[in-house]
Amino acid sequence: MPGAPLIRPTQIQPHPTVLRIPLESDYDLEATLNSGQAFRWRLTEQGWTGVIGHHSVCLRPDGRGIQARTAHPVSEWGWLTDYLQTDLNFDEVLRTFPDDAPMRAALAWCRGLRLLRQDPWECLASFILSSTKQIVQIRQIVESLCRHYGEPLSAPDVPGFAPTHAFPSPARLACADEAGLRSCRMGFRAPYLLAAAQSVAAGQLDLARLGASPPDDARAELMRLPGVGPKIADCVLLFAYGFQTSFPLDVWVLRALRRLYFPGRRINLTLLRGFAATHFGPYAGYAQQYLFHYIRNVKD
DNA sequence: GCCCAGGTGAAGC
DNA sequence: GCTTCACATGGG
Repeated sequence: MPGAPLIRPTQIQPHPTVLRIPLESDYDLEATLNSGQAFRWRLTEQGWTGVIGHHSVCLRPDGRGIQARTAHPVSEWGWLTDYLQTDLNFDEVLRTFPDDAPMRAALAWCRGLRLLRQDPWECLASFILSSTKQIVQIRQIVESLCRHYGEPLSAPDVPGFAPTHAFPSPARLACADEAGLRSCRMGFRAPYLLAAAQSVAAGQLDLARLGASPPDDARAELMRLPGVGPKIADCVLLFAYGFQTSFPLDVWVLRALRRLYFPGRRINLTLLRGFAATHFGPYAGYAQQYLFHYIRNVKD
C-alpha cells in the first residue's frame, strides 16, 4: 500500500467564489439593496450579505466596482450580474430623467441608486407581504418565512456567511396552511400569499410567461390575485420583469409628488396618476425609485 | 395609548 | 366613478 504522497499538489486555481465587477458609473449598494425593493440583505463586517436564488453572496464596494463573494464555488456569474443589472448603461438612464428641481434634488442626494432584477416569485410574494408594513417589518416577515419554509443553505467555514435559507418555492408554500403562515407574523396577508402560491404551483399563473407579455397584460394577470392591486403589481413589473415605465404609487411616492411637484395645492389621486404616467419618461420607474428614496430620507 | 406603515377589497354613496 | 373602513402586527 503506498502511503500518502509526501508532497501534495499545490492548489493553484482561481478563486471561483470571488468575482470583481468593474463599473463605469455609480452603484450605491446600500441605497440599492437596503431601500425597499429587496428584503433579504443585511450589512455585516464583510459587506452586504444576502441570498439570490440558492446562492449566499456577500457584496462590497471595490474601487469603482463591486466585489462579490459566494459561500460556495460557482461556475458562472450571470445570475449575479443579471440581478444587479451591472451591464445597464446607467448614465443613459439618468439622462432621460426630467430636468426639474425635484429630480435634481433627488439626484444630489443619491446618485448610485439602481433597480435590481429580482426573481418574479420572490418579488411577488414579498410585496404581497408588504402592504401597510414598514420596510423593517417586511424584512422580519420575509426572514421568518424563509426560516420556516425555505430550503436550508449551508455556510462555508469562512467569515461573513451564516447558514441561511432560500426563498420558499411556490410549491412549498402552496401546501402550507394559513395558521403556519400566520406564525410568521404576516397577519391578514396569509391567505393572499397562500392563494398566490397555489395559483403559481398549479400552473394557473405562469410567472415566466408574464415577462414576455405586454406590460398591461402582465399587470392585469397579477391583479387577478387577491391582495394584489395596482401598487403591488407595478412593483413586480418594475423590480422583477424590468418594465421600466412601471411607476408604483405608494404613500411615499404620492407624498413626494405632492410635496415636490405640487406644494400647497390639493391634488387628487387621479391627477397625480396622470402626472406620474406622463412626466418621467422611458425610465419612469427608475425616477420613481429616486423620489421614493429621497422623500424617505430627507427631512423637510 | 396613539399614529402610521412601499395596500387592498368590500361596502356605501 | 370616488370615499371610507377593516384588516394584523409592530416600530417609533
